[in-house]
Amino acid sequence: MQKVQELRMTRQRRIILEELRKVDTHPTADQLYLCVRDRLPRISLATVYRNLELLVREGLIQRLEFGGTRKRFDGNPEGHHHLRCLSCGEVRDASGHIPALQRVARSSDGYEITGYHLELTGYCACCRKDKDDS
Amino acid sequence: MQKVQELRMTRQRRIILEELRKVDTHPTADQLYLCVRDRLPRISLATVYRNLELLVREGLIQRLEFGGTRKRFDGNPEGHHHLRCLSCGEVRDASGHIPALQRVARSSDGYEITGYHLELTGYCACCRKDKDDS
DNA sequence: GTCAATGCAAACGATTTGCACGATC
DNA sequence: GATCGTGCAAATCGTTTGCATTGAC
Repeated sequence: MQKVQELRMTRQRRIILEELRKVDTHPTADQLYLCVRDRLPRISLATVYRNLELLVREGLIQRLEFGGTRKRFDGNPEGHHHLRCLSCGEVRDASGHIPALQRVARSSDGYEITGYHLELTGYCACCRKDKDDS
Repeated sequence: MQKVQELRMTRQRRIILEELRKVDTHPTADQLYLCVRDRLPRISLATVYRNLELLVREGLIQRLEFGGTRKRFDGNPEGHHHLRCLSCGEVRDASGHIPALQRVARSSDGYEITGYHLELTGYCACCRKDKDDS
C-alpha cells in the first residue's frame, strides 16, 4: 500500500516560506538564499532549491513561468498577473482582472484552455523618474 | 567612425532560418539543431545558438519569454500569443487579439506599460483525444 | 585578402543529485 | 528510533566563450 509522504516542518522550511511571503518582489532561489542566510547562516543553497520545489508541489507558493534563465518564486499561491520593469528587471504584482481573456482563448482550434500566464512589461515609477532626470 | 557590422548570409544562417520558419511549433535551440543537422551534418550547436541570438537582434525571429529553463524561438517576428499544451508541452500560435489589455495595464501604479507577454495553457486537440480514450 | 563566422572544446551559471550525518515526529 | 531533511561536494544541463581555421564578400 502506498504510504503518503509526510511533510515535516523544519526550521529551514518555515523560514524560507516566511521570507518569501515577506517580500512582494519575486525572488530567484539565490536571492532568497541570501535573505534566509541572515537567519540561518549554515543553510545550503540546495536546501533552498529543494524546499521551493516542495512548497510549489504543496500549493503553498507559485513558480513563475516567465522570463529569463532564472526561476522566480512567488509567496502568493493565488493566480495573479505581474509587471516586469524593463529597466531594473524587478517583477511586481499587477492588480486587476482581465475578464475577456478566457472567452477569447476558448475560440482557438480545439484547445481546452485551463489557464494563462500574463506578464506586462514596462517601466516602474522609480525607473521612469531616472529616465526623466537624465 | 563607427563601422556598421555587416551580416554575411552563410549557408548555416540561411538553413537555420529556413528550418525555423518551416515549423509552427517553437523549438528550443537543440531541437532546431537536430533538424538543421539533417542538412548540415557538421554544424555545431554553438553556431545554432549564435545565429539564433543574431537573428533575434536583427528582428527576423523572436525569442519567447516564457516557460521552463530552455529558451524557445519563433520564426514569426510579429507580436502574437501562444498556446502551451500541459500534456505534450508543445507551444503553438494562438490567433486573435486581446484589445482591452493595454488599457487595463495602464491603470497600475505608476508603471509605463510598453508591452506584454501572454501564454495560454491547456490541452491541444490531439491530447484531449488521448485523455478521452483512456 | 580581409574580417566575420564556424567548429571544437573548454568554461560558465543555474539547478540537481548522492551520500553520510542530523533533526523531527 | 525510524526515516525525512540537511549540508556539502560533485554532477548535470543548457548556454556561452576562446581560439585557430574557414569561407563570404
